[in-house]
Amino acid sequence: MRYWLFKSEPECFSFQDLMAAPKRTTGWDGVRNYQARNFLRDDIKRGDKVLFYHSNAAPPGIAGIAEVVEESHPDSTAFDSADHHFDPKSDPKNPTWVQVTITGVRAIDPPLGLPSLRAVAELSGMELLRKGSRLSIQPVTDLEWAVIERLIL
DNA sequence: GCCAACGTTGGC
DNA sequence: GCCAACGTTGGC
Repeated sequence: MRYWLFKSEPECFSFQDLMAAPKRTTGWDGVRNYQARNFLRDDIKRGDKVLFYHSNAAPPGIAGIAEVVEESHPDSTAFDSADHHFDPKSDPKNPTWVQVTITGVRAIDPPLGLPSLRAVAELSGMELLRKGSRLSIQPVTDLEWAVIERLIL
């Protein structure tokens, strides 16, 4: 079992939206970055745990814990010309973009804010905290996860 | 709203 | 293959 961090702008889709969704579940679609896609396609497995991060929020931070319930499958929004994430270059017979399905486990309220994360020496290597980091799907190490679990007790 | 950092595109 | 221009991300 591995750990991950997924970013979402709460204005677009918040952790609370996930908890309010049918079966507390959503397809993590709309990812249009190859590095993030490769994690979704190749590495993220059923049962993996996810930190749900709110970007472009005040303050930005980790707002909940989720879990992967379905592994990689085609991202249908890429085939829908009316969808904001439509990609005419993605062939339905050989999809470029994939999604996984996650379910909400529990909220972190108030969220664990960026300043709190930056204050912890053991987290200084986190991809999230790297200057200029934009990757929307990130691996989280066992140690980082353990430290964060301790912070939200 | 600002702007630095980043990924993608396309001309050459 | 190079790289400038562009659009996007995301903290502040």
